[in-house]
Amino acid sequence: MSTEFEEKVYKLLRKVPRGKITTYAELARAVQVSGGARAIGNAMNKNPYAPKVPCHRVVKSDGTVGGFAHGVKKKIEMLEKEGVAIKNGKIEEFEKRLKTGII
DNA sequence: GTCGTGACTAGCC
DNA sequence: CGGCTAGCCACGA
Repeated sequence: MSTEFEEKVYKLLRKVPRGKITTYAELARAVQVSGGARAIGNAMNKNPYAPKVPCHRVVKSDGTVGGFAHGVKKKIEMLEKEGVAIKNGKIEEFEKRLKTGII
């Protein structure tokens, strides 16, 4: 158990289906902390719900993969495995795969 | 109670 | 396209 804030983030993130992705900004908005995208990253970095929370499905608002605790490379591999194409560290059809409505 | 850090964002050059 | 700056939030020391 962590803070409510993190709990909220993980809960929302679990709503993201396989093959889709979301952004830090979008999650920040979901938890009602506009501009707190960094806080989201912090929560992901801790990620106490490692296998339960698909933290690799969270990308930056510009379509780049962003970062990953186990290495960006791993993140990309996971996403590609789920059907998300990535080109040069960027999500292909980013807006199309973006999962909205988690709010 | 204050400071520093980070898987971010948007704007400017 | 690439790099830099300033602003934002939550957490730990």
